[in-house]
Amino acid sequence: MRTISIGKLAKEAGIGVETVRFYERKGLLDAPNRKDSGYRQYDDEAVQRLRFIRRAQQVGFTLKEIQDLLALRDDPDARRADVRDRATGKVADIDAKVRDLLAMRESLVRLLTSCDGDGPASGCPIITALGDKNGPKEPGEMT
Amino acid sequence: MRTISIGKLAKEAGIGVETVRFYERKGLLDAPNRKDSGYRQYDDEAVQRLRFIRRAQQVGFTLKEIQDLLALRDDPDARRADVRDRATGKVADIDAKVRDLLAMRESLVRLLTSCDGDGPASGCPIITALGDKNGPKEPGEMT
DNA sequence: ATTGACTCTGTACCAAGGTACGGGGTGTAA
DNA sequence: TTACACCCCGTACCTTGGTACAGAGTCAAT
Repeated sequence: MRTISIGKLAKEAGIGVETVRFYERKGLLDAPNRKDSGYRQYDDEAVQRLRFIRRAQQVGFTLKEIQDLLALRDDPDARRADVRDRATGKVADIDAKVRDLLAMRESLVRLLTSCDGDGPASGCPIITALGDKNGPKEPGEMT
Repeated sequence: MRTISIGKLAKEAGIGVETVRFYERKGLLDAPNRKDSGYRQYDDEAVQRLRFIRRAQQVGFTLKEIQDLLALRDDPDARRADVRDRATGKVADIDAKVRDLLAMRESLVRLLTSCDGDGPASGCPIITALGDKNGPKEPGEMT
């Protein structure tokens, strides 16, 4: 089995050397064997593990959550339902964030429609609405 | 004109005392007059300003951007079009974030449909897809 | 043998938006 | 006057995911 240096590992995983050491400190990557010189020696497992981390990040998991996922992967007693739960929870997280963002967007668009862009900024409806006691969200609208 | 202490100001604006001082350090809030004792003295202007900051945060502006908005508000040469530009830019930022989140969501849902939840986690399609060389996004699907 | 690229450790730093704390002084009301 | 809440300043700390040194040692090719 080939062994590779941290530099090669980083290159194959598409991340930086410092990041590999950072993941080791964080416990996402096991401390590898060392050569007599103290140089870290990795195998292809480590490449896979780093790729896993990268993919999981891409779908929205935090490093802490990824640590859990890796633990599930490596735990013979863990059930697939556990993995599913993480994924469905993450979908819920994403949905919540999207809802928040869309609410912000709504407010902003409403503000934009109130300002034609002419005149000094000081009297701009956007500015005055933000400074308003009741905020930019048309207050007593639902009474 | 009434003057209020930092504690009253914070309470009226719905934030913490430490946060008020933090905003002052950051340049979002002018350094106020002081009593002989060194105590900060605020007026209602400051309450309005803090409320502005809070509203602007709610619609997604960062503190740095809010600083710019406040500068526009207080600059007699600034045009409403400048304010509009910030708001439309922020809408674009939000749209980009939403797109990213929805792409993640898509990937996750695709993974979820591939796993029925039975069996050990080690062979879970979600896990294996994340560890896959090609990532969780069905690679050669669009050839 | 020497050069240049690589690796080691430990620590500090970045963004963003605060929060907490220590050791002091002040304001006010009973 | 004594108690207690409030305020001062400076600094450190928190989260998340890294990045950037410095100073030393190592590896591989020429």
